[in-house]
Order: sequence, then C-alpha cells, then structure tokens
Amino acid sequence: MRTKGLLPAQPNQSLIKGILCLQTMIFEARPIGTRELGRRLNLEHTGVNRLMGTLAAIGLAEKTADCKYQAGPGIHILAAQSLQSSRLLACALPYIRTLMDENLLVSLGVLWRKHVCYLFHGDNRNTLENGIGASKPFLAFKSSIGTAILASMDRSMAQRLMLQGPDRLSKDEMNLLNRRVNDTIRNGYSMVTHNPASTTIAVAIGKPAIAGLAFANINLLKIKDKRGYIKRLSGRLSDAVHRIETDLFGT
Amino acid sequence: MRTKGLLPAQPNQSLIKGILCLQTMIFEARPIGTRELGRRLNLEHTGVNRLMGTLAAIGLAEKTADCKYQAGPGIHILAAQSLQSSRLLACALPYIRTLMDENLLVSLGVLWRKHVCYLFHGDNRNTLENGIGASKPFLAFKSSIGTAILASMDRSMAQRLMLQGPDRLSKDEMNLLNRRVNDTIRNGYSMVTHNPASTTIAVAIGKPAIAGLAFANINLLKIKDKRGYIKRLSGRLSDAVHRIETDLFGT
DNA sequence: TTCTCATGGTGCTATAGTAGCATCACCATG
DNA sequence: CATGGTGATGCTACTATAGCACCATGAGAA
Repeated sequence: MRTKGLLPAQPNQSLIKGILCLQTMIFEARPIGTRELGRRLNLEHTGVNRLMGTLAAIGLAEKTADCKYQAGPGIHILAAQSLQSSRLLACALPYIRTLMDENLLVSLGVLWRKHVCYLFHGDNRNTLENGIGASKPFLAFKSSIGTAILASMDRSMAQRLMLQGPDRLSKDEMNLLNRRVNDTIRNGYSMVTHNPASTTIAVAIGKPAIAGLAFANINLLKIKDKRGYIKRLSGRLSDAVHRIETDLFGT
Repeated sequence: MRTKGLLPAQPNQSLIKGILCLQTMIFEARPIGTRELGRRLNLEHTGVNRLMGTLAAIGLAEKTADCKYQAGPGIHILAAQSLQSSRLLACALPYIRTLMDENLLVSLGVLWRKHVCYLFHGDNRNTLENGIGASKPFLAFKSSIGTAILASMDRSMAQRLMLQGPDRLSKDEMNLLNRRVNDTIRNGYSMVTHNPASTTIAVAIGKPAIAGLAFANINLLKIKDKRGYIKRLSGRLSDAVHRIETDLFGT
C-alpha cells in the first residue's frame, strides 16, 4: 500500500490548491470569502476566487447572498461516494455499537492537517445514528485520536506537520505532544486528560494510521483501580481496532 | 441557494478534470489504469496520469502493485469532512429508522452523472448501521431515486445529462425514463417496477433535488389494495422527506 | 521463443491556461 | 463623506500544463 508524498512528473498545482480550498471551506463549516481563504492558505486571492468559482460551477461549492462560499449540493454526492469508498464508518459502526456498552462516549476520527475530524461521536444515551457526523473538528495535539495517529507516523513527518504554517504549534504545545506521543508508543494507546473528570484514550487504526478510535469523557475520579480500568478500556479499543482492520484490510 | 453551472472568469480546467478523475475512480470501486480512465472520460492519458499521480501525492489515491489507481488513505478524511458538511445522512437516519417499520428496504441516494450512489440501503432484518454505504451505484434511469431526482430537474438539463457521452441512453431508454418522469411529476413520487414482486417508489429531497428517499423491493403481488398501499407508502416517504428538508434547510 | 500490443510513466517544448496586478462596484464603519 | 475591506474581472506576462514521442514492462498470441 502506497503512502502519500511522492510527486509525479509535472504535479498539477491547480488540483492540489483546488482540493485544499475545498477541504478548508468544508472544515470551516461556515460561508467563507475568497480573500479570507486566500490569507488562510497563503494563496493569492484572485486564484482562490477562480478556484472557488470553479468548485461552485461543478456543484461542490455554492455562493451565498453575500458572495461567500459554502458547501454546495455536490457535497452530498461526494459524501455518498467517499463514504462507500472509505468503508471505514460502515466497518467500525458495529464495533462502536458494542463499545458503547461501557457507558462512555465513543469517537472515530481522522487527522486533517492539525485537526481531528470525526466520523462518529456519540454514546448510548442517544441512538447510534445520532453520533454520525456529530462532532466538530478538534485540535489534534489536544486530542487522543490526533495523538494516536501522530504517534503512528514517521516522527519527522509528524513534526513537520505540526510545526509548519501560521497555526504551527508553540514550543510548549509541541513538547506536550511529544510527551504524549512517547507515552502512546510505549503504551499502545494514547491518553489525554482534559480535566480530572474527563480523560480520553484512543488507539490508531491501520499502519500507517488512517484513523483513531477513542473512548472519551472517562471520569477517573470515580474509579478505584484507575490503571486497571484504563488497561481494560484500551484493551477493548485495541480489540475493536484489530477487527476493524481485518474487515477493512483483510489482514 | 445557488445551483451549479455558471462558470467564473477563468474556470480552472485542471480542477474540473482532476475532480472528475477522482470521482470516476471512486465510482469504479476497483483499481483503474490511467489509459482506461482517459478513454472513459475522453481525456488524454498523459494528463490523466499526471492528475492521478497528483491525487496520489495528496493521499486521495494510491497506486497498486500493478500501477493502477484506487482510493487512498485521504479518502477517509474526505468521507469524514463531506459527511459532516452534507449532514444529509445524519438528518435522514432517524426517519429511515422509523420507515423501516414497513418491513421494506429503505434507500437514500444521490445522482452522480447517470448513476445513483447510495448513502443508505437497508431494512430491519439488519441493524441500521449495516445499511450505511451498503449498496453499489445503480443506473439512474432504471432507479426510482434517479427518476425522482431527474423529474425535479429542469427538463432540458435532465435530457442533456442522459443523452450526452458514450454511455448516453438509447431512444427506448429515454422514452421509458420520460414516461416515468411524467408520472413522477403527476404523482409526487416515482415508481419503478423491476418485476411484479419488486417495485420501488421514491420521493426527491430538496428543490432542486439533492437526493432521493425510497422504499425498495415492494412485493405488490401480496397486496389487495395496491393503489392504497402505494399511496400510503409514498405518503410516509413524503412526510419523512419534509422532515429531512426541515432539518437540513430550516424551511 | 518471438512478436505484438497495451500499459503506466516521463522528457520535451509549444502553447493554452493560469497567476497576479490593477481596477471596479459594492458594502460596512467611523 | 472618507476609508478600508470585500468579491470579481480584464489584461497580459509567463509558466504550468497538454500532448506528442518515446521508453520499459508485462501479457497474450502465434
């Protein structure tokens, strides 16, 4: 299986920039103007205007009354096609259903640039379908899923990813992430404690990782044997991850 | 809300072609070579080779051992982002769950070129999550969802769509579709009888339609009051569609 | 075994498409 | 009213791209 990175002869810059504009617009989840998008991505605004206009012409974007761009009707087609091609959500959902018997939030997410985007985020207080597409992107370096995925990447590549661009991580942030990545590699799962009552653990799916599966909102304050509890939960995650991998990759 | 079609000054042809290549590769659901893709889309193969190489470089495609291209790891990101942006599946699933009490197959699909691509296809013999991404594309002119969506389109645009390219509809096929479209406009739902034991009805979602919701595999042989039954089912579909539209568009 | 044909991929270079500057119309704010 | 920001376009220099020619490889047929 081939990882991304190697450029062909004559890579097509318009396509690279166009897809970046599309994904950034989707990520923002609000109408966004071409100059803002251009500043955001460090692209010249005229070019962005043409790319967004082109995306609008093919239906993936649409213009709002105030001439900003948001996702257009073609996004539903893209969702249908990519969802079926990916198969990740379809494979993972049955295991997510069983994991929800822990009475914890379960999350399935992927890493896009410096954020985790969620395919699923829900618990058994709601029906399974309410968890689909239910969570907004979250900073990867603060996320257990993000940390798990980054920990599975080549170290220098992960470093480069988090340190490039205007939204690069600060020194402190990078040090925090590095510690968590080291722990993740040692433990086989990542752990982020947002506050004493809210801890998240995650396991990466795939090698190289394509996604992460997490238990979220774990309240350790109520748990006597914290280590044993975390060990059990991470074991369940790893088990589910192995099954998902088998379903996806047939290994 | 803006529909697609109007080209900006300087539309970007590389982006248009690149996304077409991406979507066609995904649609094929198998590794595909650049020359085949070029013939398929009537594009020069060198350009396709560069576009596919570029898509591979950004992770949306990957090369197989025999140098063909299939979806790459970036597809999961695209799925997560487009699923959340689209919101269609998330909005529709609760209503799909209730519709499944008819003990019929329920389908949610979108129109891509001349095919319907499915977000959902399942019944209550399986869990809801087994229906996600569960069905392959199907020829739109033979599909009730396709017919419903086409019936909601401007007539000349639908005509042009189905009559262009090497896979254009035959005269007979076009006549059949036109009859069904006329019936759909009159009835408010589309109906396709695949065989006496298998009828599908569908209602378009949105105006202009972004998708269609269907009951499939209806066995009319067992039904005394066929007209009443279809009227009731289509009423349930329309009801669900209105609710989905309200959730999606706030109308 | 050899030959033929189809494949994916690249170099080269002409050129068409694109990038970016300048400009415009419009809107919001002070 | 002036100012500044916006999205969009025209123009044109220029460069990224398109397409031809070629290569290496593999599969199938004779």
